[in-house]
Amino acid sequence: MEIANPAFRPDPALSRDEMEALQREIAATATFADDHDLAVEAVTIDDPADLTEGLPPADPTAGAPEDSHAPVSDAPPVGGPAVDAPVVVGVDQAFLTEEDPTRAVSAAVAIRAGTVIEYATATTTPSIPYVPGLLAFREGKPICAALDALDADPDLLVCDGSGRVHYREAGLATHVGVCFDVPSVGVAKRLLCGEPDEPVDGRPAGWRTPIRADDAVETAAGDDDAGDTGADDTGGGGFAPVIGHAVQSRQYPESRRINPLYVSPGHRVSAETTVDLVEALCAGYKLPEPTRLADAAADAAKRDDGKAEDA
DNA sequence: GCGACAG
DNA sequence: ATCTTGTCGC
Repeated sequence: MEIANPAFRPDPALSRDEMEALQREIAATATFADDHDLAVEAVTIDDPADLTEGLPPADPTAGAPEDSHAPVSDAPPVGGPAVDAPVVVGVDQAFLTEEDPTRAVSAAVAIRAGTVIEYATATTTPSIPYVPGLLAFREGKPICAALDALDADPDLLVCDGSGRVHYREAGLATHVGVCFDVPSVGVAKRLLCGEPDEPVDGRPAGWRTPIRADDAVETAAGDDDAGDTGADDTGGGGFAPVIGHAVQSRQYPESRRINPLYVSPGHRVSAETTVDLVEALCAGYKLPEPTRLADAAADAAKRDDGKAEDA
């Protein structure tokens, strides 16, 4: 796929102030409201992928209306949409530490109708360390490289990390979503900032609660949210804006407890729709399928071509 | 100074 | 993110 806003590409060479300035620009450009054609039912994945025997094979024709009849070859439909099911792309990274230079492997996995249709990976050498709030500048470049190598063009990106739940409302998912101008959501295993409406411990599967901006979050002035009730900036009795949700995607009946997922809008998706989409993409595991597959793909690539080329 | 901090 | 064995429980 091709990048839409090259100027927003996360450049690790920028100074910290420049990085933060770019993030404010990203946040101002981002849309935290629904601007897509995604139907929750259309992206729902019922059966989890079996990762015990390696990565599921990619089937480029999966999901195409004619894939149950036509051979794998020529005659791509002319003039009309080749497929109808939306393409969801999961992105994740794995690192090879203890190597001369630490290497990072980024993987992008495209899924359509619950089946993997394409894998793309990129191996790079991180130039800056991880800094809370600046993750996109460490991982964004490799992720963009993997997405550049992807033939399919996504209807939705699922990133590992936050989106709007970020100090400047410009987390990794938002940054990547704006760069490619593709609807995106962020799925994090831990909360960076913001405050849950209710305590999150020991909740049953299906439970969710809003995450609202707190003192650590610079709320954008021009808030384009559609679902906000009342004022949130005029020092008054308004509620802080909802920037994401904590959602219990999986839980054990008893014994040990699983922590919730922290999901937030990346770009062109509302906070409410983000939770619905992520829940629909979960098929029994804590993490959504696109993320599980991207994680497995990155690990596989780390073992194989991890020692090979650089991008 | 203290606490908090995606991957 | 990564380094790692066993272990508790359905």
